[in-house]
Amino acid sequence: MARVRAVDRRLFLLIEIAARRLSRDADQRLHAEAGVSASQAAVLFLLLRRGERRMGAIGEVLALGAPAVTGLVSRMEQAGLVTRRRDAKDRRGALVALSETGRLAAERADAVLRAFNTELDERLGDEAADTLYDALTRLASDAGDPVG
Amino acid sequence: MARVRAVDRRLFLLIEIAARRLSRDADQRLHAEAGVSASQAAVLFLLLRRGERRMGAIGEVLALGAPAVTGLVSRMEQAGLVTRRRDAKDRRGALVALSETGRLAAERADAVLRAFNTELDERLGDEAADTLYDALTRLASDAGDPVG
DNA sequence: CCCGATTCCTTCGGGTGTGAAAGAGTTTCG
DNA sequence: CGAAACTCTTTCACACCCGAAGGAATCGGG
Repeated sequence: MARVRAVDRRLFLLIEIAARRLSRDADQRLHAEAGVSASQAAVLFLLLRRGERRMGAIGEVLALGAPAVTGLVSRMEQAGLVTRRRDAKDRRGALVALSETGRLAAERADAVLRAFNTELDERLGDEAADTLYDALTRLASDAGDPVG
Repeated sequence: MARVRAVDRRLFLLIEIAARRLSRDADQRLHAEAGVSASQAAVLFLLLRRGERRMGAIGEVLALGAPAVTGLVSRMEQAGLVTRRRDAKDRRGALVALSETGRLAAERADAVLRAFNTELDERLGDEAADTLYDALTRLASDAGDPVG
């Protein structure tokens, strides 16, 4: 059994610990059943739902800095999950798109995380899950600005 | 304004995004005002409250694997924040203790995170903060096992 | 038109995490 | 007692994140 009391009311540290535990679990399942990491899955979902995106847009949605996106997309490109090409309209930008391999991986990953999410909902209960979802959404939005 | 809708009801991805934003913010403040990282601050708090601890115990509380603890403590030792010595009673173990420098850094870091936590509470509201705290505590406990 | 400011991405150096395997110490049991 | 099993930490190779700095393309004012 894990002891969390040590960090007491430090909400921020608690979030980190919870995120670490969940990440490790989700990462293992994703690797086993979809062959991708959790970070890669997040990019796959974004591209699956919204289509081709620029590096900066990916970083904005996932709260990642530019260097993180560059590295993540590079590894995914090397794994054949996505393609990267220059934006013809603005040649500074790079457009990232799902490959066919990537689309299949995205669907497998979606099934894995859907199941994982259901487990979490059951562990927490509907009401707590909803509150948690709302609170995290607010925290995941830019600090200072209300969500709007 | 950040867009979070893309990851929709994937609670796990949402937690990662929220944790990343908060970490970045907290990390900057901690570096500026206490000269330590968020991970290091977590270790400092643990040692401040509970005293000397073994590597494994640190990992258990913070949900870190053994290699992560080794690296973290090594950097902290090099920075003069903690001391590491063999456990005389069981010479496999290593005991980590706060140095005087570490104790001062821990107190400064505590002030920083206390203020940060107050901001979060205000942003969320008391009720939501309590629910969030409870839910995260359950998630931060080992999966499967109830918190007890 | 052109030079400076801006935007977008990448590179670089370094902290932080993982799983797998190795090394050292303790315990267990035949 | 001694070999096997177990526990604790470290090392290794790698993924992933950051801030700072650099390079290429675009934009904007003179």
